[in-house]
Amino acid sequence: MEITVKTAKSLADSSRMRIVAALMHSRELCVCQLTELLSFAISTVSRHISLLQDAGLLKSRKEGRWVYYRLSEEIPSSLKSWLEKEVFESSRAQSDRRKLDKILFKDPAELCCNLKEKK
Amino acid sequence: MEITVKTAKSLADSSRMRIVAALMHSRELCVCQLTELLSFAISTVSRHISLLQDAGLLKSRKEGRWVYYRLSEEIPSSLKSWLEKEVFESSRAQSDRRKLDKILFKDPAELCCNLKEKK
DNA sequence: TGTTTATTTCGCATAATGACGAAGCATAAT
DNA sequence: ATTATGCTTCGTCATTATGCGAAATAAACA
Repeated sequence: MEITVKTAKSLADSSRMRIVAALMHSRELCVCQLTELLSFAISTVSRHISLLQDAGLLKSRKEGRWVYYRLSEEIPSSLKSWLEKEVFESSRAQSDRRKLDKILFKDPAELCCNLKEKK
Repeated sequence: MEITVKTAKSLADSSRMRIVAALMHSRELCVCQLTELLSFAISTVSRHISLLQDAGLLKSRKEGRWVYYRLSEEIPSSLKSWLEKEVFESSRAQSDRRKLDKILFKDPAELCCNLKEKK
């Protein structure tokens, strides 16, 4: 039951729910892409990601200097169904998906470079 | 999505998860029965219950001076499946179920009276 | 080798949450 | 009518969570 609570805790935040929703739409994303989507500090997004990973919802793959995150294959199917249904019906998730498509259109390298210059 | 986060938030606490688990086992329970199960102050338990109700997970029925709570019939089936599976596999929930059976064996009126005398 | 780049970790400020007892409310019993 | 009971609401305090920038890592590149 404590694991279940931990899972719920990891989903009990807008930003983290948006990350999960984004990964349902895009399979694999790096930290800078998710940062661009959420418009928070990179450190904040990274923190959210590790929380989700710690709860077992995310897995990572390192490629060069990028770390790509995806939903874990071990998420219980019932939980996944619930999240898919909820996210599908959400207008917030819908606009995030549009934003994501634009982000994915850009070169990830350029995207990450731009992040620092913006500040 | 915000509703989904609210649901997750309502489940992101041990006591509240235990309340949900208890109501999966016992259908209907009053505040004093849940208080006996959780061993927290009545006000604390009441607060947890209203949070769950506010998130749409619980419904109530007033009978005399008792208020009975049950799981809402409108909980998405996928969410319910997930919770049922998780709770079923939990040893904490298992021992709670045993404790609940003892609580249900007692007269609820007596139980509630006893609560105050204990302190 | 030294530098740039993507990400993580740390320390701090502020906000949200959880627990409690006291006070308030509504219903039932006397 | 008054009291007792089950529950809720309120104010307070301690703990936890969230956000940030700065410093630390780790891997590519010059």
